[in-house]
Amino acid sequence: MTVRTRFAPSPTGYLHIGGARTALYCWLEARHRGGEFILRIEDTDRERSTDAAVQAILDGMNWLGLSHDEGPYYQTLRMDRYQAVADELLKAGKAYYAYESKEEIETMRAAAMAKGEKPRYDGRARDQNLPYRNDPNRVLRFKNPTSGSVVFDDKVKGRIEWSNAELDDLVLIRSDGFPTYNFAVVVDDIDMGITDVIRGDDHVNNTPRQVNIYHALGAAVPSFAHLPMILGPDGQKLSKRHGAVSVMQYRDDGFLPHALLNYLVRLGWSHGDQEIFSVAQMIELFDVADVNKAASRFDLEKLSWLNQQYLKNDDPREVAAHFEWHLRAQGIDPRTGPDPADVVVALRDRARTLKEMAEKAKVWYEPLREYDEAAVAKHLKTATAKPALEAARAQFDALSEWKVEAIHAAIEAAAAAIGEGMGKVAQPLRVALTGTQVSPSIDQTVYLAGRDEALRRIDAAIARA
RNA sequence: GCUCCCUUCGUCUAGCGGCCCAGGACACCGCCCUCUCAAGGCGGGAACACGAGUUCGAACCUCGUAGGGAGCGCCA
Repeated sequence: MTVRTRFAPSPTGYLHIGGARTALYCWLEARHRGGEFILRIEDTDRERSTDAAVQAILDGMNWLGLSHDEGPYYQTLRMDRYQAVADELLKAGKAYYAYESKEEIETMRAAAMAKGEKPRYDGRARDQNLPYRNDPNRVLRFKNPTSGSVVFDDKVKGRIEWSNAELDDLVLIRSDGFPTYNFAVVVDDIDMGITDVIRGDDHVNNTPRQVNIYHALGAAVPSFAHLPMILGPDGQKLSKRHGAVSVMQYRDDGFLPHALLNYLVRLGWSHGDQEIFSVAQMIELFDVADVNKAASRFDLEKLSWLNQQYLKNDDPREVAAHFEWHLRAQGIDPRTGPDPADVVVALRDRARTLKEMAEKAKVWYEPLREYDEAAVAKHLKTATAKPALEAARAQFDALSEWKVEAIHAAIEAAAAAIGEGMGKVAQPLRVALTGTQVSPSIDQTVYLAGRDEALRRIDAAIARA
């Protein structure tokens, strides 16, 4: 039987970090085992579901490259099917109508609590075989087994046993005719042939009741894997207060999609001491059974480090495509300056994100307007600054080709000409070219400016020296 | 309240009874390299929640305790 996994978000907001990791693990498990990955939108909560959220989830998955093989399926389009299965259960005597009001149920719960038990429905209509009637309180409830226990082997949590005495007769069909979550997932997972249910561990508590429904329907129970949560840096539940929660926010903040993927795959899973995984390696090595049991915290520092690793090791041309996106996002036209791929090479050791890179790259795409006063005082107002700049200018002007190596040699020649070390030429030049004391290596800094602009900036600096 | 789950350096983790007075990575500190800043190299500090068992031997097995989390809806 071919493996089929699914990611089933409810469209009530953007794709967040936790959801993205769940989707990644489902996707990897399917790819690793040569199976299929299905996307299903659980939109039965009509109050909170929006089309915008559906689009946001699709966008997030698309950016991460988590392609689905089937779907998206929408639960709201499957209402007839849930009703049909419910009727089946009713006919088989495995479900029944109940008509208690919210107040009555509330009273039952309070009574159970008072006895030191869980708040739940007491099953009073269970054996009454009440007929269908048009009543605003009408719900269809599941006849949960009253004795014995439910057992399932969770691929990450291990064997979990649950006494049926702890479970009550859950609602299958609400009074508004919509199925409840626990019923709809089971019907969907059966219909869609899902073999491996991989989801957040906030669902472990639902699993025993779902297993009972599988049994009542005579369907094969899939294997389950419940993933631990991702916590914020402070160990608290991830929320908007912790900054970026939406996956797309990470794109805006300058992260590469596969850096995020790499970070996410290592959060709760590992393969020996390996830290860097290409997507192909993830697919080859991932096994959901190796996922850790405990929750983990999100650490932006490590994500940033990983991002820089990819910035440094990926093909500059590929990084440049993402880099240009960020240049534009910051209002810079890439055509007004050097080749973005060259800029990537110059800045990838100095920036952890593409956003940071784009900010640092502005000097080459916009005219130099300001000088840092401290930089001017320290490196331009010296006895050697002017001769150094003049010597460098002469060398640059005479260069037959404008290349980093040639520029490097020219600067060395200029230093030799005035009898000083590299530093005495490099620093004034750096201030001349960027207005600051910090930039990539001086030859690259000069190169990226282009000869005409470099000479212009040097002339302006000489005038100030 | 009840049920279920979890617990190795600050963080992510390796470890699946002897290879561990616990390894790697991020972060941090120091040194080296150096035209600035980085990157890189080398080195350093830093953890098995606690208590009982089982065993010749426990981070690994069992049971408690403590702490944390999830759920107990006609929400998903």
